[in-house]
Amino acid sequence: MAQQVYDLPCDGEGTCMACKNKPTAEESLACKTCATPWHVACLSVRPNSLADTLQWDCPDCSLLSANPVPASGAGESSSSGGLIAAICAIESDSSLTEREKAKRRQQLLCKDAGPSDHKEETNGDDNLLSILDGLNCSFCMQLLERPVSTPCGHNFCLKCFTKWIGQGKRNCANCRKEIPPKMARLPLINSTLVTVIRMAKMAKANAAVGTSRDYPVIRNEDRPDKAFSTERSVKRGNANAASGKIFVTTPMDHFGPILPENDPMRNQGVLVGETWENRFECRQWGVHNPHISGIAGQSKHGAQSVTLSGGYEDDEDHGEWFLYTGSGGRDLSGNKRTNKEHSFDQEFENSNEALRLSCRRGYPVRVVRSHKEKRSSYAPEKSLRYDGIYRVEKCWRKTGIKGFKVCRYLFVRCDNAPAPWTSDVHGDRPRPLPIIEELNVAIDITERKESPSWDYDEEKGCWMWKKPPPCSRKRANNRHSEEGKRTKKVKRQAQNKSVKEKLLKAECSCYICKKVMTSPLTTPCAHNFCKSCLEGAFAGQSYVKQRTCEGRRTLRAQKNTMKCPSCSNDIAEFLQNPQVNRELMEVIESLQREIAKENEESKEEADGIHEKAEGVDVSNEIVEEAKENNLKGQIESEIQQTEKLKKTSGKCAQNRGRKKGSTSRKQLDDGNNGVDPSEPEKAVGEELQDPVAERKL
DNA sequence: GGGCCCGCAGGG
DNA sequence: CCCTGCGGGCCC
Repeated sequence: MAQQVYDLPCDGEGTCMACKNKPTAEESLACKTCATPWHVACLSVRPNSLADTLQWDCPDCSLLSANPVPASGAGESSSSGGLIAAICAIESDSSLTEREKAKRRQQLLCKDAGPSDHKEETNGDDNLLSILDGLNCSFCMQLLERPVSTPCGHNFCLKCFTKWIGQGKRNCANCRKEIPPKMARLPLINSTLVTVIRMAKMAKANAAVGTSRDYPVIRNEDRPDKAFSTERSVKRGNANAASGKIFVTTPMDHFGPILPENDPMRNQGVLVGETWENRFECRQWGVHNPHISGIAGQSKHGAQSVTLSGGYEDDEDHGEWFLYTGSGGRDLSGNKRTNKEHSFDQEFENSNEALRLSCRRGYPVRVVRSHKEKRSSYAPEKSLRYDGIYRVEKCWRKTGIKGFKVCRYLFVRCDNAPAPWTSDVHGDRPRPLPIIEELNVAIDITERKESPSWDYDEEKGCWMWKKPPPCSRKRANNRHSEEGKRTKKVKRQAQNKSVKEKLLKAECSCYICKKVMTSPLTTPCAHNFCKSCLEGAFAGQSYVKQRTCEGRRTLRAQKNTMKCPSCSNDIAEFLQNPQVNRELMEVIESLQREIAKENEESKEEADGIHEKAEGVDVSNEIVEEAKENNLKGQIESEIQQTEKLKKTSGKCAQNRGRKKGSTSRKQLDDGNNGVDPSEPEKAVGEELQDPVAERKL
């Protein structure tokens, strides 16, 4: 975050925490504000004069009062002028991205208010931001990282705390209260605190985003012309990109050629032989929508297009006709999106069923060939190429090369324009179907019974719709359309809210009363309870009923014990003088306020949408949507991270929704219960190389 | 060139 | 909300 190196003071014994030496009285300097001794030699900025020495504010205290921009001592007008100048400086810094600029602006504004100043409630997030500032570790002055909480209610980074203990200290660095030996031996991460810090961070990032216009932009017209990396994408470029603008006006489930009337940009439609660099571009011209999947379609509606990319070795390309293989049947565990290996049978379901429906109805199917298809003479040398309209004449299942059943489709070309590889000047004429040998061993053969929707008109001498094309189930240009997104927006809002609420409820609830904690106590075993609940649970009782093991519902009476209701650790000593974890309390409270505020806002917004006429006040909405979408991404990734931390087995499959032990055919087939033995444990291991932390989480 | 990774977008 | 997917970048 900050490049600034933080200085370290002397500890309770007078030893410099930076150099580990014990400075003499002359070598140390006391802060005029907090009276903490500091080793002069280890200070990054030392006082210049004796006068300075007497009026010296330690780095911690001066950090709070003196901010480099704007000049703090200046009058109000010049202060705001300085602020404007500082913002201008940030704006004009070309080395910064929009997001970084937003971050800087946010930092600037937060700092400007200062901790002791009364903050105006101009922005509800201010409160949250200052709370986050209050969650700094007393040692390193940074936001708590892997926080551990002392029974006296103070929080430190695990690293700093361990360092402190390693120096032989056995008292709290904040209040000098004794640290229980058990905690000194094995400090446990306060996972509730981890969660609230994350949530507060999310809100903070959200606030920063609100000041800038950055991706992901929701509406189609706001998307860039090329695929773009979103902020949450770690990899730049097109590896994990989001789609660029859709240039055509056809709905996503449009059948048949892309006509000039659907091409407002060029007014020519998509012509046979047009090429694109990648799948995103192909998608942007409405030819083949999904950016990975080979088949575009819906099982109840039909398939609109396919791509031949050599992904399935059973494919067989003869140009004017080809045999296509359905999707699925492959093991995608271990976070894969594709896989050459077949490991179970394909069925006529989902997109395979969609393609079968297109076969039955005789719908026109757009075909794209990719340079990735190496075994076909008809594939382009590079890029992707639109090869025109085909019809699926038959489909069936057969045993594929790898021994598993695959869905098969006979595609025959039926386009009015000549194929890119032919010297013909005219398009296709109806032709007899090729003889397919494998049909002799095929099962589940489907042939079209009804007359095809797309057929050759002898009179007109061209291919055309003989029956009206299927009604689109999507609106025209629903991909990223404003209309579609508006409803989605409301939905998303509700989702975000419930995610936050759920998180707070799930992570910050008292084990005893099941409600979000008020005045939380953190036990030495790092569990959190309402003060009243925990004290009440043991008040005047000679024995206590409690769950013996988390996850089991058995209640067992245990005599004369004061054990943590969550983990059964002895907390008798802790209960003698339990201290509220104030920092935790404050964050929880501000998060609750935040959620309440959002509830109110979304209520207003929902009312507003009802009343609002089309297209009014869109500008504000763009920002709102960008903001929300961003938050959603953050929440998702945060939740994923939380999940990762919680389940050490979460791995990267989390994102894929593949969980250990969930049954699927592929897993049964390869007999290793779906666990890829080569799958690295990395994500969690790196994050928490500390065995202690890992144990806890 | 193969393996690995993972955000996106859509279907259901 | 979960699941799927004939991508694309990067590393070896």
